[in-house]
Amino acid sequence: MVSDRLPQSFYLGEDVVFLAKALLGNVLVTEFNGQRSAGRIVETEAYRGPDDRACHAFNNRRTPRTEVMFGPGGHAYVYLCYGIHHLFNIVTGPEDAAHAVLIRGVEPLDNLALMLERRHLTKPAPPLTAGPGALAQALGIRTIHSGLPLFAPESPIWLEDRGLTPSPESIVAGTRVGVEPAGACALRPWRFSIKGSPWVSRAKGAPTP
DNA sequence: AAGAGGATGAACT
DNA sequence: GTTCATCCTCTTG
Repeated sequence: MVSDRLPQSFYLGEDVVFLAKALLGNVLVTEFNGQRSAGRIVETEAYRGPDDRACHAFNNRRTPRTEVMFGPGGHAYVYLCYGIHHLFNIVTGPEDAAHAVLIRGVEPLDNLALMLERRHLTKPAPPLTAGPGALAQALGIRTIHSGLPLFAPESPIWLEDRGLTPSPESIVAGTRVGVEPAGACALRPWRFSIKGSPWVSRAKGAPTP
């Protein structure tokens, strides 16, 4: 079966919280220099530009870095955190909405060997792809990929629906990680994961079931 | 022109 | 549980 790339229309919905849930179970694929690797999305977080203090585009603040979030949905927003980690987000919503979904955890599917090599690890355990910085490194995603259209046929990064979408009752909602200073916004249950998956991040402050 | 700090992860005690 | 690596971006002078 040939899996097609998710079309741009998938990303254009106004409700970024809904889309963060809808992204669970879809497969994130990268192919650089003919080398493909992929993982199933098991953890996401929604960031809503205009009214979310935790979002880089809060209050519709435009900077060169956040400009891509103000474009139409379906583009990559990759940001360097702590000078080390490349965090992969998917821009959602219509133009000027400034919403994005952070991918926080994936279950490795294709080309484990390449992912292990990129992470300098030897066995497929959660440290490989559980956590936003970890999965970006495993899939070879870096800040230079920010702005890529995920729906375009020639893009080296895209999403596929391989029929692995979780049932609604197996989706867990929680508070987001690392957004303490955002005050009341930190209480919003905008972090979503697939219940029981070992590939969900164990970040500080995250619920541990 | 300069400095603080960040949507983290790994290696420590 | 704590510490710290490490660099880009944004704010301030």
